Amino acid sequence: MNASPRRKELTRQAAQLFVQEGFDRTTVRMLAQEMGIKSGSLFHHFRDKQEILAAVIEEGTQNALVIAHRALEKCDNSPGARFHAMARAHLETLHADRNAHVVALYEWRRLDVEARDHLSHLRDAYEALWQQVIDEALEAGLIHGDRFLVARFVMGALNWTVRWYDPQGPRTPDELADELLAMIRHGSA
Amino acid sequence: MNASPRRKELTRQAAQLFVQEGFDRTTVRMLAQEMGIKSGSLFHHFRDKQEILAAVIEEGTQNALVIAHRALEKCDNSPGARFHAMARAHLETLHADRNAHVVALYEWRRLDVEARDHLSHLRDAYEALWQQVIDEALEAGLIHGDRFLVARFVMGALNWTVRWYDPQGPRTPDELADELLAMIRHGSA
DNA sequence: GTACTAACCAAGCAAGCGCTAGTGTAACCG
DNA sequence: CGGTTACACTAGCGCTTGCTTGGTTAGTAC
Repeated sequence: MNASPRRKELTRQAAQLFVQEGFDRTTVRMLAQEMGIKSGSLFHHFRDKQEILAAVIEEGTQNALVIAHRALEKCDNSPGARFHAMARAHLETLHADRNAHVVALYEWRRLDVEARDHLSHLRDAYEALWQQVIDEALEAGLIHGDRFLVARFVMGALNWTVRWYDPQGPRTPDELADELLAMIRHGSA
Repeated sequence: MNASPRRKELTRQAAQLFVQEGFDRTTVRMLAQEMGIKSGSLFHHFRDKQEILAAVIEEGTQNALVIAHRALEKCDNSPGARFHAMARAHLETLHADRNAHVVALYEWRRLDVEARDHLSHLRDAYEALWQQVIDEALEAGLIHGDRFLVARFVMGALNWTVRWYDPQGPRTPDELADELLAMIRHGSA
């Protein structure tokens, strides 16, 4: 709804706490303290606690969508390059916007029905982009398998990285994308 | 600790609720009602609410470990067959013991330090089994890549199935394991 | 100066929370 | 028979929760 800069900053801080504590264990008093205001003032910016969660997830998903589109525009037109660009963009977003994505993955079920309905459209758009890239790779013979299953296996492998991937570590998102593609590629298209 | 059959049944019912509502939103009163007793009586079987969570996760992980071992004993000795058996066992456990595993994946962070410490040993044992099977497949040239990354990508792809896989649907765990292996296999060992 | 608004605060309400204390009862053991 | 154990109950304590209310302050508009 509202997109004031103040609200965006508050949303970013909320994401941090949601990751640390989980949504249910994060109290409005904790949120307020992190934001440097009192708990009552919080409800001037958000209707209720759930709306903060929805704002966090919306931010993250929208960013991921934008970054993925941009990556696809910039890269080569070959199916391999496009797959690689998507995987790399996915991992980079997971790094840059980590808090929001962890929240999206772990706290999705805490959203009320309306918010979930609204946000699932965003998520569907993102997954459709992936499905398209994977279809191209399948058609070119770069990878093999059922289009539905391959898409889900790949997204699973990538999303699981939030559990173990350390962006400070020795491996860059680019290298990780290389390895993933190498693992599943059959042809050399 | 205790492993009375009564406690096991209560644990199973708790898992159901934890999946539906999430750990934090499941109150001891809800748990008691589901179990057909009053909330006070619950603390005769479990020291506190956290211990119920730990019991749920322990059950599920222990089962997974047993089933995986059994599957490896029964199958052929080829790396491909062993990989397939592990993947299939993983998916079957996820089906048979779904509640416990969903809880383990989503509510791990709600465990207190001691429980987490105890249970992570169980989980490590399970993951070590996977690492071994994957190492064999790599050595045989069946699949390619970094052993560490391949293991994590594969486990990610499999664990992600709790989000979309419907055991009532047309695909069996066996077929899914086939597809996963087909997707990543290079050689024909 | 007056009017309006965005941002915040102090105080607290009603409800719900995990958990405890003390008691009752039926089943088994010597 | 008395004693112990397993399991359940009633009642409620002390605390925290999300959220509301009514009011204050600073900045901007005309």
